[in-house]
Amino acid sequence: MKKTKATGNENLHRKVAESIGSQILEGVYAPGAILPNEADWCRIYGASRTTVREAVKTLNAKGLLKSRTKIGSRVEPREHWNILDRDVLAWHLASMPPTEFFASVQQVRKILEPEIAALAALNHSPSQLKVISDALLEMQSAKNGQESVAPDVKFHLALLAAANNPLLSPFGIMIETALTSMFETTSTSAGGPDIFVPQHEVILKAVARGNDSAARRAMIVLLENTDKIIADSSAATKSKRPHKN
Amino acid sequence: MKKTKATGNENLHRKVAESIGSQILEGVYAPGAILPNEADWCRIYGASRTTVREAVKTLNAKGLLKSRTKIGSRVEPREHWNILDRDVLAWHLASMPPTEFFASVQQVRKILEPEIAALAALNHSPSQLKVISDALLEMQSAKNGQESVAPDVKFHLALLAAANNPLLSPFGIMIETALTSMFETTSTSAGGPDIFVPQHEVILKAVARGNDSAARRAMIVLLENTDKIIADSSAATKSKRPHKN
DNA sequence: CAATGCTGTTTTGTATGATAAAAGCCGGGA
DNA sequence: TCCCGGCTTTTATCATACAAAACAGCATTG
Repeated sequence: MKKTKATGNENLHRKVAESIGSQILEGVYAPGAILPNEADWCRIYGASRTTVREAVKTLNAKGLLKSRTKIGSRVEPREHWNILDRDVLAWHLASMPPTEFFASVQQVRKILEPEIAALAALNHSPSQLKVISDALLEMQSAKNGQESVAPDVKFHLALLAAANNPLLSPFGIMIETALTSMFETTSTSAGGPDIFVPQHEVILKAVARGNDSAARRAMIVLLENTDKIIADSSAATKSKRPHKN
Repeated sequence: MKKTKATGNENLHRKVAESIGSQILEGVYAPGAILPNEADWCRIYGASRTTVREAVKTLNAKGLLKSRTKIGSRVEPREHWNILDRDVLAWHLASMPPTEFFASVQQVRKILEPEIAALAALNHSPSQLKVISDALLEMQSAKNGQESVAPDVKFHLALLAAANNPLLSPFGIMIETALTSMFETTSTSAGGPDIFVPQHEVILKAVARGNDSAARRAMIVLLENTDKIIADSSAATKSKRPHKN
């Protein structure tokens, strides 16, 4: 029973960073605003200055803040935020209505993923292709929506990896976050495995035979279907899921 | 009190982070490898543990590392790296032949920027449009290539802002880094202002009148021209610019 | 012999307190 | 009025100490 840690399994400086970061994403501290100084944060969280400073350094590294001597830490303009960072994206998602978030994500996905599928068709290595088809197999053998989320994410990430452009990889986090969280809010909605598993199959086949335009087209179909699911679910849960603040 | 470091105008922990980060991007420490521990870094850089730890936290925040008690700090797989972070991107650029970097960038730009131009045509606000046209004016009045880089960057960033999708903003850093560094390696090449200024004008006009498909097409033309400039310059400087390591 | 549990060691995590340096603020003097 | 130097606030850096996690290896026991 030595596991009596009240605070949980995460580092303290991580939690402080998460708390401050969330507040910034929520708009408690707007861009340009000066944050409380280190001593204040120490009092607020009951943590040492060392810990607070590491948290602040973390937020600096993610582009949310800029600390300067005598001035303090100032919130950077939004364009500087590393929004595709895993943590920042999570805070962002938590700070806005999911439907709005999904709209932004889908807009980006519809731009990128068809081209990613096309690139994957042209550039994939055999082992990368195998990861994609493995993901599809797992998706097919999933018994319910819950189980199919992980393979679904894996499929899209594998496709991204097969595109072989390192500059695109940050989008993996976006896809992962979006698909996972999308499922949580649309789990009971229509358009289940019967529809989207075959659509993934079409993509895989096109990629496998190196047909980029077919891969692109198949991905567009899948994304339009996703749009529809989101629209249905958003209509269904309307005014039933107020934004928790 | 050998406190007389003060080696420059930048923070010490920043420099340490930069040094370690560069080494990771160069492959000195491959994904999965365990880094020297904090005490070692202290000796290497002659810095205190506090400073080293802040640097390591920074790299953690950028997704390059993951630190765990007793294990040490392990380099994360490339997919986790925050490659669109300003610093990481700079280290990445410094660690590879520029032509290879430009190829990756152009591939992404050709996917995204036409759609960004289209979105900008549909979603821009009056003030956002003004920033774009201001950038164009500055570009027109630039006397040489050197002077035209900043307005060029500004033009593309303003377009990105006018697209009004926060999830796309990380690409601003990529565009900025690419255009700036591209100029440095292609400054004397052909296809100067006489060609690309009018091409930017066409984009602006299409955006201004909300014609998304025209904006998209104009951007495609511009990017193809950029491709050509890169190809010329890369042929010209072939084997004259070995990769500095 | 094998499984289990304890103890030691290594490495990061956190706390404390002290000093340094940057940069805005403000008062004094020419 | 303007400029200069000290005052003050805030981050930056240092040094030291102890806590906690997790692996390694030994001992203990069935």
